Amino acid sequence: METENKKILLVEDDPNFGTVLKDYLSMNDYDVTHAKNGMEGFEKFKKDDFDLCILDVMMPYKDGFTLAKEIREKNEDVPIIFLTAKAMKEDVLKGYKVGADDYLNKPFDSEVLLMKIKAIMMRKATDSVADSKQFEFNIGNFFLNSKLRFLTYKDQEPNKLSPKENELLRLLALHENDLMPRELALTKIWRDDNYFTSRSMDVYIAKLRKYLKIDDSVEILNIHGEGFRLVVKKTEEEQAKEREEKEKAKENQENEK
Amino acid sequence: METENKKILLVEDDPNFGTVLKDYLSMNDYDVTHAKNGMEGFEKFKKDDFDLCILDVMMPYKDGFTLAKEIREKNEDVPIIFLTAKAMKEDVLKGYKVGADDYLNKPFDSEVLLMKIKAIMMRKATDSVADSKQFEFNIGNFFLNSKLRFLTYKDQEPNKLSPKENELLRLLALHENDLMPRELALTKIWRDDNYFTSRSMDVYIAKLRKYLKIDDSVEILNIHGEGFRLVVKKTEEEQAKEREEKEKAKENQENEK
DNA sequence: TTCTATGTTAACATTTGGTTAAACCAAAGT
DNA sequence: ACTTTGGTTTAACCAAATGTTAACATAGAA
Repeated sequence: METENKKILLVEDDPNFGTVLKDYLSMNDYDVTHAKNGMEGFEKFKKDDFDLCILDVMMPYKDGFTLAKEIREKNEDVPIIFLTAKAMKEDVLKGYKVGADDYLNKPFDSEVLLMKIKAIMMRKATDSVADSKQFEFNIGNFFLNSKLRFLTYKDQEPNKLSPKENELLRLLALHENDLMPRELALTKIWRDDNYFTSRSMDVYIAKLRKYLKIDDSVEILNIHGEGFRLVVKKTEEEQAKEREEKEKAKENQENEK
Repeated sequence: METENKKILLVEDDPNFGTVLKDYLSMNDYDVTHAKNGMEGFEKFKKDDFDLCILDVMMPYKDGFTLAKEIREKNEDVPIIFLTAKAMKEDVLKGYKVGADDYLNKPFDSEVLLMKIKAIMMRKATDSVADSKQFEFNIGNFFLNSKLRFLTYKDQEPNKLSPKENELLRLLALHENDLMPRELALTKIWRDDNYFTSRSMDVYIAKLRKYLKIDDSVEILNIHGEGFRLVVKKTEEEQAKEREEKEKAKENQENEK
């Protein structure tokens, strides 16, 4: 019996590599739509519902990042994997702040791609809410890479996180400044909500607080009986910038009238 | 234009089934050589270059597993598909520790076989474009030539690497600064993922660390339960360059607005 | 106050990884 | 056939990482 295959949008301008990759993915039971450039990619994206987008970054006319931004405007949740040049590193990607679920350096290993796709689909499947994406977070002066499981403070040595620490902090970051319900973490991370898992979670909250202690602008607050809240106090700079943007928005609004 | 057909070695003792299968594959544009037993199979294998072997497991005199082992000794890479009895389960197969790319329970659906063949061929194809092409790596102050299997540090004498050392370091280098999942190395290099191969891999990680020890800027980190990460600390120079790029990226972003 | 939720620490069990040396094995040489 | 050699696996032992639980302290709500 045929259960619906997952649909993948592949945007890759190199026709050779593109078709090989398409065939390979098809072979592995994905429904692949291949677009040869950013424009076409966006058109096809609008016409269908995809479970995943694989975008080449280096493309003429419209590069992968720009395309991704457009896609994001239409759809907050589709996972996006970037195919990047070897040289391009995390830091550059970070600069673009597009919600990437993952990225692969070309040339890459086809099995690795499969593994990543599987991992992403899996995450989607188990995440009841659409919150999966992103494994990189800026939290005040901290930087969390939840794929490689480390937490960096300014330029200090990265701090390794255990799987549970990592998942918990990630969940908190995903809800930055907002309530992260106890129950959510318990069902997602501990997959069970009972007295003991709840106590275990408290232990991990304590551990995270210890890590975050060095930065006064970041803390985890408890909301009695509800859950926790990762609050990030803004720096003077950011507050100023925000005021500015608000001003700009107001002006725009008035001009439109 | 006719590109060479793929050559398949089919070893199957049942003459009826064997010829039917051979014909079926021939119809689908494969060049099939049919051997009626293990002995003959090995002879034919030595005389030609095959893209794929399909071996029946149950054969008199020399069973498929034994034949596979011999084939492996001659050729590390030919994909092998086993035709097994229905009863035989993965566990049994694993017991034999032959690197099988796939296996099919008899009786099977011929279309499924075709799919599997295609998938395997494709994997080989993309692997060779994507990663087998890359044989040379700069890793900090080291230089790895993974075709000739040597590792050089600065101007010192090159260090010979064993096949396993080489493959493992190559996989790590291919994922420089990123996670190289345990599972990936085990399936790719050891062709099997179990307790012992996993321990063996750890031994090789230790060996590699010993080689890399002379350079402080290079190390292999473990990500508990996930895999390893070859990190190359950047020089001052490179860090400066990167900061620059980050600035540029930020500016671009702002200009776009 | 009194009850319950949370904070914190430490003990413990379990799993995973690091290291070394010995066993094993196939290929090449004698 | 015997030995040497290089490569790999296995075993054993230890160390590190992880997660759970208990115990006790404190804070919040009623």
